Amino acid sequence: MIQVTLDDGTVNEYVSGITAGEVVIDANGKKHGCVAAIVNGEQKDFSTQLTESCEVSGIDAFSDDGMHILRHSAAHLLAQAVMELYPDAKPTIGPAIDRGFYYDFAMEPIGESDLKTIEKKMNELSRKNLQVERIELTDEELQEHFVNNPYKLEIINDKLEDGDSSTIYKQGDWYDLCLGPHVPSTAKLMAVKLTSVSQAYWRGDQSREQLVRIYGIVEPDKHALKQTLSRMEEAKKRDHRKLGKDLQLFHVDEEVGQGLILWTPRGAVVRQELQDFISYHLRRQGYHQVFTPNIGKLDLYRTSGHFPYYQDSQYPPLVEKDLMKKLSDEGCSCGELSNMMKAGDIEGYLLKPMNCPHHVKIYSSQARSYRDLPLRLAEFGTVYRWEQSGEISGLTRVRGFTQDDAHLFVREDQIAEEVLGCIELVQVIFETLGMEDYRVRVGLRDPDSSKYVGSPEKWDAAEQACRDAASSLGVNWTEEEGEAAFYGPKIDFVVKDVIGREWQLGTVQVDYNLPERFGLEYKGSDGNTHRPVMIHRAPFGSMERFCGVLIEHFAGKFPTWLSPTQIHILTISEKHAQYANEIAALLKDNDVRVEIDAGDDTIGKKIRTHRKMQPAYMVIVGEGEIESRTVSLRARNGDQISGLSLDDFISSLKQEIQEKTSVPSLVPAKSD
RNA sequence: GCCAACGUAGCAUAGCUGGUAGUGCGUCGGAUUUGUAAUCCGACGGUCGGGGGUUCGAGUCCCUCCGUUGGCUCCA
Repeated sequence: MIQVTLDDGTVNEYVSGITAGEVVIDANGKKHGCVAAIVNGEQKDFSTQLTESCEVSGIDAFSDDGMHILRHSAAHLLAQAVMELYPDAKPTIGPAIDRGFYYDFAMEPIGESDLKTIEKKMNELSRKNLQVERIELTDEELQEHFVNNPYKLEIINDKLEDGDSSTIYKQGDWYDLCLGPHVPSTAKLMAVKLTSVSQAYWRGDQSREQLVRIYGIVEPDKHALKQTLSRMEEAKKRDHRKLGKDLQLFHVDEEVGQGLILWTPRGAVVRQELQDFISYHLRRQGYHQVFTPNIGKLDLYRTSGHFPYYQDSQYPPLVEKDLMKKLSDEGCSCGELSNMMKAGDIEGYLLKPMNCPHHVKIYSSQARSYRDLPLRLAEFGTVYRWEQSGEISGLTRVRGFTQDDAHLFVREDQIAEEVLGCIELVQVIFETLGMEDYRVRVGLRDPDSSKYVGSPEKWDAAEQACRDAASSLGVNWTEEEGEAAFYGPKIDFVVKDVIGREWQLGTVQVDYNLPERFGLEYKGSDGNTHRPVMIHRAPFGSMERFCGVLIEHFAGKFPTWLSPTQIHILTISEKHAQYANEIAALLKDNDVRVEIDAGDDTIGKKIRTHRKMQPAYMVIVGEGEIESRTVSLRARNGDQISGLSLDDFISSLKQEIQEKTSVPSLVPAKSD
């Protein structure tokens, strides 16, 4: 007999050899909803035999660990189904991922339409209730089992070196190399859905074989699957690319260029309001606004190191036309031209890929003393980067974007405080926008790497400054080794939007490198010359990206202060146009963005039409309103109040805009 | 950049195995003058992403380029 301690603390006696699964059933009943067990802190299959006294608890399918196991097992089921349908395919790897699972196969390309067939097969295999068996093999046996699959053999060979145990999991006739644990039976995998098919490289290496990757999601039951699918639908409705079109916020035109955003009037309002808001806080924090041009000489970027290092992701340099003609007359080839540029033999201009060199030059345009520091130079600077064509998407990955950029030139003893200031700015803006769920990642150097510039002491101090800043704010933060830039540690901001998706926005980076490269100096209080440290910060990344995130966060229903049009005035009939115009004029005088519809549609039709543009409020006026000099106000959710006096309306609206209330609230919620 | 799928009027879509384009919304015109999620009638609008090919004939098949989407890789 053995003693088994359950997770509620009770101790039961069982015969030796009982399985973990049997214990879980005994403890939680048959409908336990678990997919595996934890034995003495380790995840184990239900089939694991217990021969010594131990602690056992079940892993609930809905828990993080449970979902991981479920996903991993679903990947196996997917592979089994694919192998039945495409016997020539060779399975490679199939892990669980955050939102589901995938499996990579070496096989002829398939299309989305094939997914349904595979899914059907998976359902069929699931219904067969195949037991999932764990089998331990010797290394030789393992090699034999996968003799026809070079990918698995490669993994096995790597594994053997690591000395991992050699196990396979078998369900029906099919088996796969895996450490487990897995669900006890394919019956646990009845709620699966294949979502997409795409391509991946073997081991993520572009130079190696292309594989077919099939993605899917799985849930513990059909109900949960339905919920997840509807959440995905919701996310799709919020897609800023779709809303950007529907709400006429921005446009990308093939003839202008991929990834180059045209901000249309309504979107420009959102961007401008946001920029004004950020600028206001920058001024309060002692930043100085600067403007710099969109291009700079190549040599500038040679000095900064960016031109040679990031050459592949820059627009090609501009060469002066006389020089170009001369080189062309001499029969200079493109390759030669490129080499001469690299070597610095000819000069040209670069569309600026970042703002720092220009700001550095503003710093060094004057002699600086310690009294000048910190010097904070801010610019909404537009930069251009040659992103890979396949990466470009909506507002989040573009080739021209405007950073909410600033560079702080500081003394070493000021680093901590200035980093803190950067984070405070982010905090106030996130709070105003109702994005209070965010976290901070502190990127530290990899202690085993030698790629970093600057002395270890400076690094220690800078890293500590970043940690201190992060921890002083009471937000979640994590440290990540090896995530620092080569010139200094950094802090990244990651926000969670209202439907739980995370977005990486901007960063704060401490930089010892650039001041060195440009030979920046200041005169210290000791009379000696010192080198400043730079802090790069673009806490929201880019205006494009940030607006994109906001569009999705608000699902296009912007707070009143950000709404492209704040008020739409609708008349009951054309007879009321004059009153509508009067109100509009009044609102415009008060700096409110307003639109009028005094056309001959019915009021129902007008509401329907204008709803699509998501104004913060609709104002409806007819005979009654004209007589009493009031308005009827309609919120986005359909709630309404009538008889609101013009004065009250305008003053409370102004207040809401001024306070940047994150949810329009002039119309009280219906109380019934 | 790589792989797959896709690309029909401003938007959303129909068009099976090839026989020279439909529909809804929007727009415009007319009628209507309306009280909180679609009033009626009519008209305009497409060389079916660009170019090339196969064919008597291509939106539909093939090639190529451009773009979009989903991934991979990359991201100062």
